Amino acid sequence: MKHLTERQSEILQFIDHYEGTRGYWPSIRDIQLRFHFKSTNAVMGHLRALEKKGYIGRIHGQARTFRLLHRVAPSNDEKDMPEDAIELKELPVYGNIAAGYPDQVESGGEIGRLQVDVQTAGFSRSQRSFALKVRGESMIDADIRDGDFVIIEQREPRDGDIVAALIDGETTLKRFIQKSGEPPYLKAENAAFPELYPINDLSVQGVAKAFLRSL
Amino acid sequence: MKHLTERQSEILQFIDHYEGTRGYWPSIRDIQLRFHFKSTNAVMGHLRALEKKGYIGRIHGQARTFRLLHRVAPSNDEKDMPEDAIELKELPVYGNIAAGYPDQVESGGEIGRLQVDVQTAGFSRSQRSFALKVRGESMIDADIRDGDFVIIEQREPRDGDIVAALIDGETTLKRFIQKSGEPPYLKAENAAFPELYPINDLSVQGVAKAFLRSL
DNA sequence: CTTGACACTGAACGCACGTTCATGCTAAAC
DNA sequence: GTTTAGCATGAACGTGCGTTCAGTGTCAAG
Repeated sequence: MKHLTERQSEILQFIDHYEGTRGYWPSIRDIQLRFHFKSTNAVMGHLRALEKKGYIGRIHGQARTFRLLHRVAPSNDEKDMPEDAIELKELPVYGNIAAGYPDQVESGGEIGRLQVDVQTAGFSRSQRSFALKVRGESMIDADIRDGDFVIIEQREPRDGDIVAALIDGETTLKRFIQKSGEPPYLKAENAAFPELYPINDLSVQGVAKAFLRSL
Repeated sequence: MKHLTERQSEILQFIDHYEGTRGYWPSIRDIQLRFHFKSTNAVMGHLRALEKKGYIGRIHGQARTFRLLHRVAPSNDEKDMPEDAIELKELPVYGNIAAGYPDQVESGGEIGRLQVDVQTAGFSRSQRSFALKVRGESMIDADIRDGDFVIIEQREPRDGDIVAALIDGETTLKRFIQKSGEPPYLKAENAAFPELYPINDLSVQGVAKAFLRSL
């Protein structure tokens, strides 16, 4: 693959990140603004280069119609990534969500971005949701392990759901139990730690829909 | 959630699907064209309705900047989907990939579409990849179970990779073993079935990068 | 010294695209 | 009967946005 210049790689990353956080592609003027260019033509030059080198595709003459054709040059902190460490799309990963909800959280809570692999699709963002990196073994009996990513959706829990709850300023994964007529409570899914938590004044941040484990 | 009319639901589905296959959102005239409206204003009406009912969001005045806020009305074949069966984006799921590779496969091989949950993101389509629904317990020792979705990326396997391979016309998941100097072979990850497969003339269709299990 | 990449300014041009105004039809709600 | 939602046509209007033309400057290769 042809090498990108510093600037080109910055532009590419911006495009990717913009779509990753907003859900639609930037316009040329959006890019111009971000880099404080005084002319849109500065952007055009870089886009032409990125296109010629095969990193992006576009529908010419039509607004906000990018395609990322090649893996996005990773911001190489790790130097020796094997030529094929690719995945597909970013979603914000929180190690912890202290006070509130992730949309109110400054990006300090974000410990990285999970990339999920898909063939052809763009994601819709139907629902407020996010990924959470699991620490510890509290859900081991549900087969969720340290290092897995749990995909959380913000909605009201129902009996039997696995939820992300805020306990003592830390977000933890617990099973939500609510038998009819009784007050709900939370329960760790680990035979070694049979803790129970009253549901009072601890906020449930969302319900786990799925988890994803890298191989 | 407010109910959508037939037409509104069609529009919503089109928007979702358009983004799902193209990677960017449709313009109002794109929608107009699809439904053979003679006026763009027909679209506007439906968009206003969808917006008012909370299904979509947009940046007004800016092209192709949709957001799907709520679950997309599922094309209800199953009638009684619980009100909240949401995830986020389609990627093709193959139950089996007979002869070749998924891009050469007619859509008959596609048994559904996996939806993956992401906060805000669109996916890049950096790499040929797809999801495969796991049948059977052949990878149980790697903790991959019947019903899980494995995300496959098309690339050359290396020693220790879990690969999707074509054996007897069926795609199966196996561990790829290649010790230096020796010919490579495949191995099931289930103590009960310690089968070995020679790598000769059976095609490896891709390497498993991750798996996803719905909760 | 020239050539050619790379990076950028500045000013237009013109279509794509979102938006609005005006109009008309049907069916359900009050 | 009058109103309101839904669905649609038809004709503009205005601007977001991609694109082009022309020109400036640096720096390394030849």
